[in-house]
Amino acid sequence: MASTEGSTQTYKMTSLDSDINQHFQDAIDVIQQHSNNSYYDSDYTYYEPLGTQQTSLQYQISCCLVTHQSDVPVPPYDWNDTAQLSWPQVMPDVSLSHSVQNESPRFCSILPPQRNNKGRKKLRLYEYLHEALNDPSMGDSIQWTDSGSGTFHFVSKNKEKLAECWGQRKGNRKTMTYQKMARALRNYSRTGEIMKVRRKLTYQFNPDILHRLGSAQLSVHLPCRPPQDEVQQQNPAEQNYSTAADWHSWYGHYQLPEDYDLASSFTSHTSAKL
DNA sequence: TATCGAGGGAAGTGGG
DNA sequence: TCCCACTTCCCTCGAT
Repeated sequence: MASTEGSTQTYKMTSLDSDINQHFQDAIDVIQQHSNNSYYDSDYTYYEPLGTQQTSLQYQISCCLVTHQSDVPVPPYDWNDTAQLSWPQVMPDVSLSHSVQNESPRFCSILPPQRNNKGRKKLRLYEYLHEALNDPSMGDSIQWTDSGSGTFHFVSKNKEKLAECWGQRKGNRKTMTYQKMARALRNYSRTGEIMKVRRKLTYQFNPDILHRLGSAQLSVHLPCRPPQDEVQQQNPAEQNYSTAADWHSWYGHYQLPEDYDLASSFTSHTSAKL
């Protein structure tokens, strides 16, 4: 995000209108993220055993407690059971000893891995990114550019931290970097799950994927009975994920050269798969 | 010239 | 054993 990349960085006033809009959107994002944080800090009340610790600490630890470790045996998960189980019961207690967790525990997701309809439980990268995008505490590393169209961007300053957390989440041998994570994202271009937008650090979810992830997230949140604030903070477009029409309309904002008709290629690709 | 981000080939890894 | 979904390494290219 441009506004966090240091005041020394300057932008030419001759840039495209879309760039101006982008910077303006970035500023709004930051404001929204900060306002969201206040809610999240105060509402993670299911960690009462932490007792007298600071609220912010409670939140940081809470993120780690619910972080899934793929090497920890987890019984088949039924989201319907969450009405009876607290989060600490649902998720295994894991060590906080890892260096990345110590350094930036808030980068660990609050969502457990989800199974797709094939029964696999491995977390996909795009699922993780969607989690991160909807986690206010990660707003300084990844943000929605336009949540309705599924466009998001990495924050240049903190993109490596997000990548590190992804690598830790996967239990990789080596430290994940943005470069390596971006390589995986580029592979999504072949499958159409995520496409690169011709903007720095910006990508876009396939509308179908976005819809599926949105639905999955709703099912995750429902047992937790999110307060009305959380529902209201959602952009209406986020609750009614875009279709191909919106996909086109979003790309209409970009004055892309004819050799980059992503909207057409993407929608034709997805329709061909369906 | 250096740095950064992007794009992609190719081989390797680990889980299902 | 095979496939999938990355992961890792490396190289090139364009923009700044």
